[in-house]
Parts: sequence; structure tokens; C-alpha cells
Amino acid sequence: MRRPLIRKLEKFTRLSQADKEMLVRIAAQRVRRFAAREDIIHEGEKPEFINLINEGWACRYKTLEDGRRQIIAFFLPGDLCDLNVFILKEMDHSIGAITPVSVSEISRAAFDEMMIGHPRITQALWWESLVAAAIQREWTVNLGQRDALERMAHLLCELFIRLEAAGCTSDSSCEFPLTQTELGETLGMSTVHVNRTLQELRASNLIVLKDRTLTIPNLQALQDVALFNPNYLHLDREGRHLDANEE
Amino acid sequence: MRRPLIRKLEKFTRLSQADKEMLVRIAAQRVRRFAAREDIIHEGEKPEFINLINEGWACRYKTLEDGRRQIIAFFLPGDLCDLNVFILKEMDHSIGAITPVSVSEISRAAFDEMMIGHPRITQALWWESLVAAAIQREWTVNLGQRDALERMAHLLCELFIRLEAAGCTSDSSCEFPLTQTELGETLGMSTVHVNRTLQELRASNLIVLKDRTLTIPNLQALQDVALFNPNYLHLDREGRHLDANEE
DNA sequence: ACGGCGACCTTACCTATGTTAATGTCGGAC
DNA sequence: GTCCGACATTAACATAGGTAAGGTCGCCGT
Repeated sequence: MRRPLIRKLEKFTRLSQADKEMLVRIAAQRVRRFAAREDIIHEGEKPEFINLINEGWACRYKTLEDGRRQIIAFFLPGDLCDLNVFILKEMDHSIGAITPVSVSEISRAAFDEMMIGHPRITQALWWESLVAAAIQREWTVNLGQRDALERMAHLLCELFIRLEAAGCTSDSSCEFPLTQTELGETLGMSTVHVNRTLQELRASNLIVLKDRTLTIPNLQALQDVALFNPNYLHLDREGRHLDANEE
Repeated sequence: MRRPLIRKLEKFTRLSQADKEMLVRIAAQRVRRFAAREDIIHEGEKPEFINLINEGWACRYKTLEDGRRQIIAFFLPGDLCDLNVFILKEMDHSIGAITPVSVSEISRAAFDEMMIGHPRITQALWWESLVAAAIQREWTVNLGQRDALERMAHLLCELFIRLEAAGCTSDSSCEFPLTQTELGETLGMSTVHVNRTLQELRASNLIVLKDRTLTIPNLQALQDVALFNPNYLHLDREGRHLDANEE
């Protein structure tokens, strides 16, 4: 079994065996599965758990009164939804499955227990939540300043690099389940224009996207057209080497 | 002296006298002042403090290699920048003063001390940081889905309501120091179009904006054109009444 | 008193992107 | 094997919003 969360957190810090066991244990209690397109939690509900995505893709989204929908964030394997949410009275947005997903619900009690006994994990989780905030900020820049082509390229770079950190890529390829409609709802553009933009990226040999699989033959080239700077993902550990001692 | 932070936190929870004194004390040590347009902290630097805005307006912003600038967030009196930032190795964006500002720097030690001795404050600060994240998400929706008029109206509603929570409005007016260039950098539109859009809002009597003062004669009307739903600001206390027992 | 500067406003023109709608492709249900 | 729905693609046309250029006003320093 893959442990995308552990894998990702180790990009930030070294975890002890006990830490890892704790994380596995936490992720094992209260696992739920959702079908593609099903809501995991809906706007207006009271949040009672922190959700951890084990498998599959999900997203945050918000719908305006008149039906326009904006995808606000993607949750990939190993991603957590909002540390500390239980402080809020109700959700101001929804979280929905994109593919079939498996989600672990982490209760407030389990979370507090972890905070007390495992400072390393606590730190790592705050790191992950600061990174999530940084991603949200970068999306603001993306929507505000970049044009369609740059925007699309930027999103693809980000998703690819995040998937890599979670151990969900092989070589220069990854699964890519998003429809063009979903890409449009993410990037604030019409499906027609999404299609045009993807064609353009294909024509420049920057991406291969077919059968739900994305290949990026030259990541640096794609980053260049996107004006992509990975610093906001804060993926470099303190100077220490990464070591292969996973699992 | 106004205490915008206390005022704002009391929108979320009741604070004891000791809590308030703590907050005053924290805000008193290490106060710095910056001129308009000066950077408070710059991309690439290591964050050592949590900044609290006492007076004036500031913003987060990010600049692309080719010079395009996006304002990512506004900091109004009583706003905090990123609880827990010190975990990150370096800033991925800058924070700059818009007007002259007074800022309190909160050290990691002071923050930890507060976390331990004052659970009420701790909760309230997490609330404030969750609200900041919610605002960032709403900006994503704003940039992705709303057109120029809606976008501008939405921003004005948000700023007005946030200023109100901090006690910085009188009646239906507030100070409004943003230039049209800054509005453009915030909303991802050209200054020309900012101007057109403001004209349109003025022509519909939705706003009066003159001499750095904004008046919103009918907030509900402005909210309606913006498709503005204030739920994301999470400004309603537990069902208990708000009471006037401030300071 | 003058020059310079930054905010603001305006006009004319141009283009990236949206809209609508028709058509194509593929995989699954029966 | 065919019918259907989800998704992708394409074309023709419409428009929101960008670009470039210039003008006015008030303020600040000398």
C-alpha cells in the first residue's frame, strides 16, 4: 500500500518509525469511500473531521447563485483538508470527489492526541497546511495575471510536481482524470477555450494528454511558458539530503 | 487607542480581561512603522515573526518575472499575517505597506506563550486564520467566475465588512486608500477597465468614491450585484448576542 | 512661479476569450 | 449490434476587456 501522506511529509522533515506508525494508524480508522462526483462534505454542513485523501482526486468548489462553479483547489492522494476546521460553525464551500476516492476522517480527539505525542508530525502538518495556503495564493496570481496558455501550463506543472511528491507519477507521466469542463471551472475559462489551449500545448510538444494520462516530456520547458516558480511549494528539506529510506 | 484585533476576535468569541491584556501586551512589544509602499518583508527572506497590523493598510503581493504584479490579499487593521510562518524557510511572496502602517512583530516565543496560557485567544487566532484562508478562496472564485463589475463590487463589499468588524467604518463610509492601479493589480484588470467599472458603479448609485473615502449607500444592493454571500467571513458568534462590552 | 509627478479620467482601436451550436468519438448497457 | 450519454473538437460570430496615447488636476519641492 502506498502512503502518500508519509511520503509527502518526508519532503519536509524526517519522521521516526513511531511517527509513521501513528500516521498509518490514524489513516486506518474511519475510512470512507465516495464515487466520482459525489460530495464528501457540502456547503452549510458543520465540519466534524479533518479529511485525508488516501486514494483518488477530490476538489473544493463553490457555486454561485446563478450556477457558475469554481473549483478552488484539488486534493491529491496524501492531501489533508483544513487542519482545525472544526472551529468553524459551517462549511462555506463543498468538497467533492472527482474520481472515486478513499478518505480517512480524522476526529478532533485523534488530531489532538497526535499534536501532543508527536511534535514532528505536528510540525509537518502545519507545514503542509502552510503549503496549501501558498498554493491558494498562487492560484490567485494565476487567475489574476496569467493568460489562458500560461494558466493551463501552470496548473499542469503544479499538479505534476505535487503528484510526484506524493509518489503518484512514473517518469514524466501521471494519471490525469480531469475533464475539460473541470479544467475550465478551475481556470475560469470556457470549455471551448480549454480545448483550444490544450491543442496549442500539444502542438508545441509541451504535453501529451490522452486517455486520462498526462505526459510532460520536458517539464522545464512547460515551466518556462507558465512562468512557473516552484518555490511556493516549499518542497526542499532543510539542506539535509533526501534519502530513500521510505516506508 | 483602538484595538482592532480585539474587536475583531470578539466577533468570534468572548475574551476575558486577562486575554485582552495579553493581546495588548503582545501588540506593544516590537512595534515597527513603515512608509507607504515600503516592503514589510520581501520574497526570499526568512520569516521570523508573525506580523500584526495595528494601523493602516498593507498587502501581500507577488511579482512575475516579467513584472506583472498581483495583489493577493489585503491586511487591514487587526489583521495577522500567517500564524506559524516561521516553519517555512523563506517567504514565497512579499508584504508591502499601502498606506503608512504600524505593525507589531510577534516572536515565536511570545506566540507559544500565548498558545499555552490563553486557550481562548488560541482558538480565536485559529478562527482568524481560517477566515483568512476562506477569503483567499473567495478571491479565487472572484477572479475565476465574476466579471469586472461583479468582481469590483465584491471586493468593495468584502473590504467594507472587514473594516466594520475591525471598527474602522463610520456609518456607511470608510477610508479607502487604494489607487485604481492597485485595484487593477488586485482584480486582474487594467487601470482603464478599473476606471470604467468604478464609473459604472457610481452611475448606478452603488458607491460614492472620492478623496480616498468610500461610501456605500446601500450595502445590500451592492452585495446583490456582486453575488456576495458573507458566509465565508464567518462573522456570526455562536448564537449568543453580540454585546457592546468592548475594550 | 515653475516643473515634475502621480492619480485620475477619457477616447479609439484591437484581441483574447466567450457563446452557440453542430459534429465526432468512444465505451457501456441492453 | 445499436443506442445513448459523456466528452472532445471545430467553426462562425460576439464581446468584455486590454493597449496606447493623451489630457487634466492637485501637490510637492525649489
